[in-house]
Amino acid sequence: MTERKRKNTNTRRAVLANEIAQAIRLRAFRPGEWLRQIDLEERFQATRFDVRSALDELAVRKTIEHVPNRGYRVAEVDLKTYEEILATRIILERATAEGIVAQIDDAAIARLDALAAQFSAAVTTGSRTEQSEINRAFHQFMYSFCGNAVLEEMIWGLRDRGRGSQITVWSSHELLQKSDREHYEMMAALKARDAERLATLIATHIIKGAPVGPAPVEPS
Amino acid sequence: MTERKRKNTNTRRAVLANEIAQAIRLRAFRPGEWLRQIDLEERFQATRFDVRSALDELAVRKTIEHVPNRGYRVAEVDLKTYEEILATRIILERATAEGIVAQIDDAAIARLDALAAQFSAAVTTGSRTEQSEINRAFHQFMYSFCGNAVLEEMIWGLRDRGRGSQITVWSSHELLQKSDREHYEMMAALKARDAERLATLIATHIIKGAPVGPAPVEPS
DNA sequence: TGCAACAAAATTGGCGCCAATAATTTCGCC
DNA sequence: GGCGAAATTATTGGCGCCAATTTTGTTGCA
Repeated sequence: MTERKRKNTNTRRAVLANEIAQAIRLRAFRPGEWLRQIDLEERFQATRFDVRSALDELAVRKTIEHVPNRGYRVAEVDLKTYEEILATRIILERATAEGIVAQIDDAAIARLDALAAQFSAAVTTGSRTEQSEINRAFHQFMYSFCGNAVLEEMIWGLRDRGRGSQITVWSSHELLQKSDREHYEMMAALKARDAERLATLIATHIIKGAPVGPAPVEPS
Repeated sequence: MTERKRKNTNTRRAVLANEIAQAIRLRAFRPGEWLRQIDLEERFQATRFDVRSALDELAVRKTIEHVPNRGYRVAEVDLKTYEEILATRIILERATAEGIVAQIDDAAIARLDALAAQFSAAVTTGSRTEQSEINRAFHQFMYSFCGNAVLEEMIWGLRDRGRGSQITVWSSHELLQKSDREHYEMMAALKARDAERLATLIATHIIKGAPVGPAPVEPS
């Protein structure tokens, strides 16, 4: 090809933003905690300017909150918003089922089985963050077959936002085990090419560790 | 109250970002067009720094695209992405139906009737941008009763992104009239408290002016 | 001892300068 | 006259400084 379209979205800023976002995901910074620019400079070996840009980006993404003259802090999600996020996640993640069932191949199913097994192992062995990351990998890989990149973006944006809530996911070991079991149920639905069932499982899976009632808006 | 929680997200930057976003919506800048910082400084009477910040914010929101050392330009949405945006919009906007029907009151219905009438008038009289803004107002007001602010945010983010496509909405006068009629059908469903029908109408309404086939992922 | 006012230290944030890069024009050569 | 290279111009973008603001610490007074 004579000309290649440049899709260069990555400056140092975007990279740093993702690093900070990951740190927040891994609970290195807890909801409500202030992110001091000087600390971030050292921690990530970046200039002050880059730190500020990255923080701005995360503020736009609603991962963190910006308070003028006070700084940036990890967003605290109130209960109402948390329920809305969950409700919206259910709407979106349910909608991936059809595409996934239609497009997934055997190799991918095998890989998903492996990830499910990895999660099972982490349930007893691993740390909370390990469990979380493996769980994320499972869903990320599964959703990547839905055939709609925009939909995926949206889902992961919402999932990140939900981290800011006080609600503890997998608040008990039983709920963790329940999540584990549900992964296998999803695999069964997937192998049976049952999109309807997969959608239902995804919906119940999302409400897993959250001890709150159903959400104001639900899919048809 | 002793302490008021500050939710001050608005610096000049955010304001400017919205102004630029609106200008893009109104087609003052067309998809693919470069946004030169110097021009924006003058046009909006802002400092160079604020312009850059605002552009960065819009880039994160995917309203515009950033190419290092070249600048910022209005995002061009390719056909595949456009279809994905449409598909995702259908998923999300359909999901508002239930909440709207449950929560809307007579006063709001009257106001919506008025907006629908305004649109009818604009179909023959108004300019393309007027039609577009009234249409936006109609849907924005309707969706505001869905009871899920997160869901709303998501919808309007997607709608803005869709502007970057080459696809002309309301490519013919007939399609414009069709949209007009559909507004009244929605009102009828709303008055009959028929959420299911409203959802269906919303879905078909979205695929209005787009001469492309259905999307890869559809709601159940 | 508790509280309020004041002072000192720490932190954020606006902004302008200039180097780096790309676009455009000019000039020289074939 | 056409083509390519070098010079000129235009535009972007990194970064550090310092003022504005907030927080912390201290002192004095009831």
